[in-house]
Amino acid sequence: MTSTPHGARARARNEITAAIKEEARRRLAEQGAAELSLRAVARTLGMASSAIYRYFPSRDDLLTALITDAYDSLGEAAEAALKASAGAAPGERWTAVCEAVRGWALAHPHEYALIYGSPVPGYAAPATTVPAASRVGFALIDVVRDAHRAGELNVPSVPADLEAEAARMAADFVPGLPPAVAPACVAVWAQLLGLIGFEVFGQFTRIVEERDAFFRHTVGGLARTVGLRPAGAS
Amino acid sequence: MTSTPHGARARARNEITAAIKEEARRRLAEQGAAELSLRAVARTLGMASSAIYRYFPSRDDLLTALITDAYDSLGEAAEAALKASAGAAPGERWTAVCEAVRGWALAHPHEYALIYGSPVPGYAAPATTVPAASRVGFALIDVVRDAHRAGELNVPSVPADLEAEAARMAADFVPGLPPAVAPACVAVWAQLLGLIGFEVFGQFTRIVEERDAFFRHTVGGLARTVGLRPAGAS
DNA sequence: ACACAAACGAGAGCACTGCTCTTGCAATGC
DNA sequence: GCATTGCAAGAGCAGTGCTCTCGTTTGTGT
Repeated sequence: MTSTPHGARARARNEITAAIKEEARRRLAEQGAAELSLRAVARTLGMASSAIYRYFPSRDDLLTALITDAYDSLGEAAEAALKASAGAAPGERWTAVCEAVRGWALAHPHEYALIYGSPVPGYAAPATTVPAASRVGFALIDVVRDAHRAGELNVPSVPADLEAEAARMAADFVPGLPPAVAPACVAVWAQLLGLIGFEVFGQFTRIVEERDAFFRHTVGGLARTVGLRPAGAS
Repeated sequence: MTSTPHGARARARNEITAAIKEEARRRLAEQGAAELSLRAVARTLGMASSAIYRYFPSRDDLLTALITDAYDSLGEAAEAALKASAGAAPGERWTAVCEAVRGWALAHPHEYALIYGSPVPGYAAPATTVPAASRVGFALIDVVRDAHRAGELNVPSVPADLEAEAARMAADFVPGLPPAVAPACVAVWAQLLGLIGFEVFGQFTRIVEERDAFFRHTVGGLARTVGLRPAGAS
């Protein structure tokens, strides 16, 4: 399969597929998903628009590929912050990961809109995007698990009507942690992305000015919600 | 009809404008903003597509009108819950307003996507939408102010690098409340809408099953963040 | 009462989109 | 060598937002 005559075609195909994705990503980053036109990327690639359909059966499939890439790129940023902060106090790691996610979102607003904004077409989140999408959440959970191992986790309480749900959540995503933290993790995950989304989408215009300090402070509150001692707390 | 010479045209114009908005809103609710086509609404209204431009100078202007309406509709839902819960404990009112917002979002997912999802076109949030957009936030703040008047507000602390910002925020949106609660209010506002957005946009699929109980519990945590005693807390 | 101006509706048309189908060419497999 | 397959290009369809023009209707100032 390496130097077989069959491989030449395959390699060319991979290269062209990558070139299409790259150009599409460039346009996405500049103008947003709504303005992404198959014909335009075909034009700048010097190929007929119909040729693109050999590589992506439809525009939505191209978008799905970009979605997966965006999830992965964001997940990598979060995991990088996780690694870079290894050994630090859980509270510090928490804000490090959160700020990495925020930094990525501010640097790639259109990609962020693609994955956490409104589902663009008839909205479809194919199952293939799930693993890439969960990386951010797992990075956050890693911090919590870290704190739990160190005995520094303040396990929250959970109402009776959520106990079963918490147990299921814990079994699915948070193995090795007390079930009671699972709902808090999920809630904080959604709240963090909501907070970042508001900033990226301009909802904070004329409302929040000191964005950095505001984010740091708010993220500290989120840490407390999952049972962590926030960074810099006495 | 000839009673008011000047009013005949104006009234017809208002009626047609309303009919266009109504039909557009219907299509928006069914298919989403991306699929909203000017020509299609013109067709079902029995008029030429070019005639629509006498009433809305562009598709984006129609969308802007729908955005304002959606903000108002959501704001009304929140304010209705506020009124209906008058006299109840602040914690109860808090979850009442939050659940009203969530209920509206789940009932009008496309409208919700329009106002809190990714900015669709080249994204424009004209200043005219601001008052409508702030109604939800003010409904939440009203609950906090209510608690403060009753002396039941647990004023949070604010780090030194946010004190000036908190004072500015308080002067702008939260008059009569201690400045320290302002950042918490803004943060919780963003977090609440983020939480709802995750549910509406399907991010909770296969993750949260008991949505009602989960939301109730999470919203209780948000209440605590702004200094309220959550509903049903001892 | 009449003329003038403004508002209006309809149609044609432009540039653009996603997507399909057919045709011709080149590389691959027997 | 020959048949099969993968690929690229072009034409074409249906649809979009938007503009322009051309009559017609409606309201108003004199």
